[in-house]
Amino acid sequence: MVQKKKGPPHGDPPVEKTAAAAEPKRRGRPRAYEPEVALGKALDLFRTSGFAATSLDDLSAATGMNRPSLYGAFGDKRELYIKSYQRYRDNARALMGEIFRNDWPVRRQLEQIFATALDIYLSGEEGPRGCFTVMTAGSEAVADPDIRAMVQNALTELDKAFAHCFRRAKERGELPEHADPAVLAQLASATIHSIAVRARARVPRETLEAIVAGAIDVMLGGK
Amino acid sequence: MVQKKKGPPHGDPPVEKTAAAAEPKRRGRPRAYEPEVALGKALDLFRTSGFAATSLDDLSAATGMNRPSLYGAFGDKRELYIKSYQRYRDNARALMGEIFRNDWPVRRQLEQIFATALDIYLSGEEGPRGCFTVMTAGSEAVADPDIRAMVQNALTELDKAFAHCFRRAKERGELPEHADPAVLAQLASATIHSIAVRARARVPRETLEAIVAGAIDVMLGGK
DNA sequence: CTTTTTCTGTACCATTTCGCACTAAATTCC
DNA sequence: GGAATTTAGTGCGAAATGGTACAGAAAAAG
Repeated sequence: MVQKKKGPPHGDPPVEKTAAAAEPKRRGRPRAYEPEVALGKALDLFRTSGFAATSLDDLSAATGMNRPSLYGAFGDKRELYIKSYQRYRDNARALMGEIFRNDWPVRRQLEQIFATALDIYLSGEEGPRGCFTVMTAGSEAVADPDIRAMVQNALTELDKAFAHCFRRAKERGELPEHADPAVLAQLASATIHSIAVRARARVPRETLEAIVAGAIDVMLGGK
Repeated sequence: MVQKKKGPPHGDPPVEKTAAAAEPKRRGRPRAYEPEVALGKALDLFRTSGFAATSLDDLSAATGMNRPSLYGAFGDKRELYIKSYQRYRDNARALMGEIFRNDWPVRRQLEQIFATALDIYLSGEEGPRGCFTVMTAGSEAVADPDIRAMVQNALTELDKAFAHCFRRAKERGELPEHADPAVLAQLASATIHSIAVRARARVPRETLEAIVAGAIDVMLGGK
């Protein structure tokens, strides 16, 4: 009856949530793992194999934590999956957001965004892993409302970022008169989705870059 | 030692592979199921839940066949998955191919193609299921070379069909001079991929139709 | 040193999963 | 009718899976 009624701990009793903050003195036995690192490993597994095909044993092996520790730190498998996905999104948002906030000409901005996307999708030691949102989260989205909400959020967030980008470009006269920023944004998103899918099928990077280049040309008003 | 060394039967001892062909007299106990129907049920399950999350028990329940019969008819789980995917592709190819072969103006042809795609992606009693290629097969593509090959094939097949479509349109003068059929084809494919992903996230049909309409406008040369 | 707190790690449980013997049934061929 | 053939259905078994109880180790607090 020592540690009975505690339920799945919600994971942030620590004071700081930023990366390498000075721990303000933990009380009991120190952790043998770093939560941030472990979550990264879990994310890697989920990205390559999806939710159902990733077992707790796999996760345990990859993170170096045994199952009870895993459970204690992140909750059950589904919670761990969701936290992994959140982490993925936070990372992607950080990378993309920085570029979107820059004050560059559209063309360059688009090129950078797509290049970053390719970096994300093509990474992985055992072959490219595509996009978490498009691949594995999309699969779970049908059955799980929470995950579905996150996926919807990810999709619209990207749409909005692109739309903002195109709107500003139009104000600057970088786009033709008849260009509709919202429509162009959805095309840009579609291009993202498409290269995510193709990357997973091991389409080589050069091919994906060619697709991106063509899409940019069309979006910025024909050749 | 009655039926020992037979291995997973490859599934087409019957003579005809077309739908309702007159069976030319089976020899032993008649089947209690129709393979075509059963495969359809299996496809439904795989589409909604993916490979790993669909158990043989689920498949057994849905098809009405017990596991040994399933195994005898289609081989193991992976073979059944692959056969399901083949069937999905055959079906999609039949639906799309008919439209692509028509001799219509591009705009109408594109509208019909995308409408058909939406029908496929949005079908399903318990919510839309998206595209087999994009969703579940894409997930397996990383680990399984055979499935990956099928996915690659599906992707390039769609690209080619769209490219052919745009090439013919250009010859007819339905496209601007500077239009590049190959690039437009990849944009059209990207739009397909995008609505497949969004459909799975339960984006409503009207929104998807709006995306399609916008994409068509851009592809056919601005407004 | 003792208590308290927090984490580790073994071991276990109930369930599910895939696959396959094996027997019983249904049909054709002789 | 009997042999041959093909399927159905029960049921087993070995392995994997998600989850948890529990004892013990490592640290701070008193």
